[in-house]
Amino acid sequence: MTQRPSKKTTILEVAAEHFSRYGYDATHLEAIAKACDISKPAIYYHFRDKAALYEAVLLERFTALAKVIADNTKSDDPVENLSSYIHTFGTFLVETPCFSAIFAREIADGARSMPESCIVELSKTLNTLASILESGKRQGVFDCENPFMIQMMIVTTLTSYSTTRPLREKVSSVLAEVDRKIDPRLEDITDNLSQKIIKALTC
Amino acid sequence: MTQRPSKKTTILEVAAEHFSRYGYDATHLEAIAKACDISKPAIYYHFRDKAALYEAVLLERFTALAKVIADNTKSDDPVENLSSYIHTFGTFLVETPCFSAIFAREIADGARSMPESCIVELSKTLNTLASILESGKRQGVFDCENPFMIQMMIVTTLTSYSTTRPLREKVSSVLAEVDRKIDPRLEDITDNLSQKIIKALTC
DNA sequence: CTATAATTACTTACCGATAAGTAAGGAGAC
DNA sequence: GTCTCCTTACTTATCGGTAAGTAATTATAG
Repeated sequence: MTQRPSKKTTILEVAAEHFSRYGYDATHLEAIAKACDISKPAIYYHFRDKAALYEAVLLERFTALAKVIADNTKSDDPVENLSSYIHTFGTFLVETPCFSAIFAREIADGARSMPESCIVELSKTLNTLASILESGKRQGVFDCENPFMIQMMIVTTLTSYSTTRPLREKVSSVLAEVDRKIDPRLEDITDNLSQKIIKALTC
Repeated sequence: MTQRPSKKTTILEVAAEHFSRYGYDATHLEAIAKACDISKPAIYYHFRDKAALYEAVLLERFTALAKVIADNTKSDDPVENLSSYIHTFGTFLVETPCFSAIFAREIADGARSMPESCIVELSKTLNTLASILESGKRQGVFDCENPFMIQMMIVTTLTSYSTTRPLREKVSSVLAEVDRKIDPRLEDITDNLSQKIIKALTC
């Protein structure tokens, strides 16, 4: 028997959709409440304020991300680990659709208002990547790289590809010349990106 | 004799700073007015409303970007053109500091509220890149690529690197292990990215 | 076993701050 | 005088947050 999700879980899920779609400021608690079929103060029963709700949504996802990344990069081969890092991230985005836009918005914002707890989780994933690059360098397969830059290449290419679906449609309707070929899925872009980055990094 | 900029120009410049730093919703016209040392309705004299001011800021920059990109990719060599495309974009970001965050925020938003006029300018730059890749394919130096994906790799890596300065500081203070090497300048990242993308694309 | 107390999980009704936008008028250039 | 470019003073809507109350469940005392 499948248990019905608790109200708190529902709020978190719906809030993620709204923060993803509209951003922090344009997300209205009243709208979340309506979508959950509860009253606005019911949200305040479960969460101290809007910022706390946002932090809960964020932390849940960053924690899960750090975990799957750590779990899937345990090989001894740096190239395999790097490939797995990228694929794991791509898969996470596919399975956690709201995360792309939330993350992309945070990056655009310089993560100025990102809670410390999330910074810690994010640092873990960066640390994982830095270790992979470092071991690759020791084994002579990679040159010395700036982990943050590589992280940005991976993370922003995939999150942005995920958020720009509406943009791609608009652009391709403007560009009649450019053939409107079928829009690749994020999974395919992930695989493509993985190959490109490995080609670019291996010496 | 250097002419003092008009009030309208000042508003546009200050507005760009605010939209860049705070995003559309958290940008307050009262704050812009104060920074310009004028009253809020003075803004309404020059611009119909907040959305029109934002559109003016956006269009100014997207138009300038499309122009410099077009002007600097006129070689016959696709590799040279691609390198120049990336370097021109990087230089534009350095010289137009507010643009990175504004662009990154729009991408995170899926450019849902981006005015048609800006979509057109943005499409031009994408078209330029598509032509470069196409001519490279014809000349047998590039494989068949998805222009939008390559565009995302270039644009988001550089804009995000530019916006994430505060994040990089926070992260490196969390990660005591990872050596806190000097933070590369955007110019260096641009050059690095150009080399990587060319290596990844040339067959 | 039941009466009562306490806790959980909400509701309705409201407040106050804020920020977009407007009405009306004034100073100075030509 | 009138046009441009602005000011002060205001209206209005929205939205985060709160106060106060309530139904349903659970724990506890006698």
